[in-house]
Amino acid sequence: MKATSRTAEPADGAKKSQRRQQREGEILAAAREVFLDKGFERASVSEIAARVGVVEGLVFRYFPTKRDLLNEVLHALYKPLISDVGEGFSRINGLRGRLRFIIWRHVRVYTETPGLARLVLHEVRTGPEYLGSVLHDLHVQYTDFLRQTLVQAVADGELSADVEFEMVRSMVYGGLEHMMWPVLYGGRSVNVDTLADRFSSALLHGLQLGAVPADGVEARLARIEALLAAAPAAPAAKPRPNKPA
Amino acid sequence: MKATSRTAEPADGAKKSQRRQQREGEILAAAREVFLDKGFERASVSEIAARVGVVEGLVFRYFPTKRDLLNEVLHALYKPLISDVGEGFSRINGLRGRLRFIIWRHVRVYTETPGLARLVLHEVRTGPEYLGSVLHDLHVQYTDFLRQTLVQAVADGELSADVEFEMVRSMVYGGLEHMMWPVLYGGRSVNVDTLADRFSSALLHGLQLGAVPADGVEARLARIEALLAAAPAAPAAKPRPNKPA
Amino acid sequence: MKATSRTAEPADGAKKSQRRQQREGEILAAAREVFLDKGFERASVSEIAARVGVVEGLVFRYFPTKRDLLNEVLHALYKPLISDVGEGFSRINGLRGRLRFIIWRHVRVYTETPGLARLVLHEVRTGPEYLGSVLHDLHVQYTDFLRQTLVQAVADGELSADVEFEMVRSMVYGGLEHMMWPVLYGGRSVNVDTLADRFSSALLHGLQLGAVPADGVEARLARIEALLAAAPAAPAAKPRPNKPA
Amino acid sequence: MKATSRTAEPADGAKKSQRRQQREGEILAAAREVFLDKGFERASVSEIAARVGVVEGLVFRYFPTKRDLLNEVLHALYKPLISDVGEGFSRINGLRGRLRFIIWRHVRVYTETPGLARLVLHEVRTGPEYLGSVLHDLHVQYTDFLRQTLVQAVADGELSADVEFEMVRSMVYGGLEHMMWPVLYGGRSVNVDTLADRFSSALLHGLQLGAVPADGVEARLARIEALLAAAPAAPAAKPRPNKPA
DNA sequence: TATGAATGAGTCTTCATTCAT
DNA sequence: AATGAATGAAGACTCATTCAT
Repeated sequence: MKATSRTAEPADGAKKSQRRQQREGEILAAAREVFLDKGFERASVSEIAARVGVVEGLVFRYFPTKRDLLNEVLHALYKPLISDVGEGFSRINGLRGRLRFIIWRHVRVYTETPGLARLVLHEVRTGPEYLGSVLHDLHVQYTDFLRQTLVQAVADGELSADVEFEMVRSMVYGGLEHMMWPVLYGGRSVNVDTLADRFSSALLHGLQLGAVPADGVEARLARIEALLAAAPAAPAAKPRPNKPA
Repeated sequence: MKATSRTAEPADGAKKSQRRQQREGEILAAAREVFLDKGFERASVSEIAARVGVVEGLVFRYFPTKRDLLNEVLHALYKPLISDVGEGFSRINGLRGRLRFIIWRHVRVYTETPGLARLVLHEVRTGPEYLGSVLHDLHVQYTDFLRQTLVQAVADGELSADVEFEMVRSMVYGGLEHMMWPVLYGGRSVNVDTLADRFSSALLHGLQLGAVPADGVEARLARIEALLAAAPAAPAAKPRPNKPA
Repeated sequence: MKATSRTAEPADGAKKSQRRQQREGEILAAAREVFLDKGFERASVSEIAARVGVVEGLVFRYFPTKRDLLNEVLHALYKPLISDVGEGFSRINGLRGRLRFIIWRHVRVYTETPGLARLVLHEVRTGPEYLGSVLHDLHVQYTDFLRQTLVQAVADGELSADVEFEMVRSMVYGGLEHMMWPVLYGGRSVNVDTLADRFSSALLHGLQLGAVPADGVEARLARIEALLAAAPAAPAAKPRPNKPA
Repeated sequence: MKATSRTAEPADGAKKSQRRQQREGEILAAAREVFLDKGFERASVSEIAARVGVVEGLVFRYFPTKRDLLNEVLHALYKPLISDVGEGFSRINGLRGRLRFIIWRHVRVYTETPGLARLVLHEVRTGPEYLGSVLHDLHVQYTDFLRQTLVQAVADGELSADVEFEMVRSMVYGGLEHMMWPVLYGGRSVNVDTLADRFSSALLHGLQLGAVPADGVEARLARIEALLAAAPAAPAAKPRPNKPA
């Protein structure tokens, strides 16, 4: 373990004078505003600097590149988001609850920081350098909770093993993204809870959730048919258990 | 060739001189290439003009603004697409077939003209002026076939009446968009048919296709149970073995 | 063949409107001044533009790059120089005369356009891209007259065949450069004719000019020794042929 | 000489504190590396400071200006070079040997510290303030050994009195500089010894080395002729015709 | 209808140097 | 003696758009 003393300043942050740290924060804050407002390309370093009240060049003393600045901004936005989702993930159990939570939390991103969504969706993931970048890593971390949710649901028998994770992920994040377009670009607003309910419900039904996976059914059928074939007559059959919606 | 009139000369002020129309077409064609290749911001009017072989200024005589030029380009791209989907829609009947076709055709857009997808998804729909614009109208037309498909399926009893169109639309277009990301920006390629199959199948199961999940299975069960009900006596059936996780 | 008419303007120059050509000339002239005055790095495009009285961007419409502009400037300076030396070279015959002329002409470059010398010597030949560039070609053309001079002198028997061209070239151009340093950077002036005389004379003596090349001496020795070995008494030795100079 | 005492410690306010001197050395060393690597303009103070491990501002406490720093660096490079050449000069006697040594040592500068050559030739001597500067003095000291060599050779009768020092100096240093271009900027390499041999030899023949071109040949001739003169029947040998200067 | 020269505000980035602490 | 934050001017290059001809 590398941490020698816990009480002292962390090895990394110790170097940054208070002043520097403050400026860094100011620049980061200004950059966040501008980036979220205008996107990457249309944002200009000069505007960011002006917002902080410093000269343009100083920004480059803190962040060597406009792109680096963007990365830091996104990093700072992603981190609490990830830990937030992670916290909810470990608090909640069960496929239904977790799915609903992930969706609900994601929708909140759109409503609370629509700029972040715009930025990530349309300027960051666009570059050819995105795959393999730090941001990509963060995004993977963010979406990984969905994967874990599915995996565990399969393990718990809540879900059939042949569920295709990639497709579900696309349906969740792509579908939500699409649903949030009017929010992002049309100034529309949504009811987060309602939307999360409807969306997760719709999704679950698509996941063949329930006690009736295809192979189980076939097995039952086979058994029953075999039984029937053997037995001359059958008494009252219980009503077939419908899946709970 | 410099010759101004080929057959008739529409005087001067009439509609569009033949010459003008031709030029317009040339510029549009060049603009399409450049826009699809580089996107909106990184495309430059000078390159478009150079491709046509005219000077920059002339482009602005035909299209008052770079953005206007883009709009025309997209218009010209959308139109055949829409009529193509429309044609398939009227040729095919039934929820399953139509859905599969719409998805399949949409995936083909991504694989055949990825530039169009990039452009529409990340540079056009981004502007605040998008909603209510001509482009938006076109997009609505394009996706309306999905709505019609669902409506008719409901009318035909193929689909429960409480299906939420917006949600399905988002899952289709948003989900596909998300799935195609690696194609657009990662250089990956996909098998169009396989993807269309898997996606539409996954979607259908999520649509609560009546009460009949795996086709025919429930029907078989019902039949069997009816059979059993008719039969005199049946021995104890072991509780169904739950699926192996 | 692409040339349709010969009487019309030359294919290349025809495209440039009179106005454009004039501007190009103005920019080139301003650039020459600034480059010769400050060198490449310390020259700024904005100053060149200001001298012409246009905006900075316009310069880039004429010359895509600062470096391109420099190249054109040097090209324009080199061309008359080369043809001038070429003219003298074909007018003058004989090693001594040609050498003297080449040196004399070169010294005049330093005295008449010292900026050119500075530029070429210290900013152009410096870049790693110089070798193989157009400028390098021009420079090779320029110095090639010296090579031709030596080659022909060897052919004419004026010069021993083992003269090392590269070394002579370095001594001429490098030596002159060094001698002209006080002119370039110290504001000193020189008498072109005197210097050319002294330098070429010094150089000639270093070229083992004359009728007494080493092998001639060896030949004499050999002859004499053979004579001595053979004859007890030696008759009259023919007078050795003196060199023509 | 500025260093007065080494042993004593001049308290605090006196000369330079030990600490200060050490720092100065560190900065100089770092500056040398950077300057030799990148040249003057492209070197940045921040890089130098970073190499030392101090902040930029501190460099300016020791050297008021980037240019001053360069001067000190060159000073430190020249001094050992000069004493090295001086040592060789006093060890070796005779025109031929000394010339060869000076040339050989100079070529080694190009091959061993090409950065120094680039720096001096193309960034230092370029400025208008060069002549009369400290660096110029150093350079004069460096090249003065060549002058002394010639002077003494004249005094010793090895060389005709009308040799022009400036011209020889230019031919040596300018010629070598020119020959070393491919080494400095083309990545070529040379054999130091061979080049020194060839160059000094070529130079000597240009220096009218008395009447004795190829060594020993004339001596052999003289001996033979004397022999012949002693022989029984030998006709009158004309005195050998000296080469016309 | 077309030319094409010209604009002017903009882009990110670099760096020697200063100064309060 | 040293820090390190801040400056300010400059750097090359881009581009949508205008306008006189």
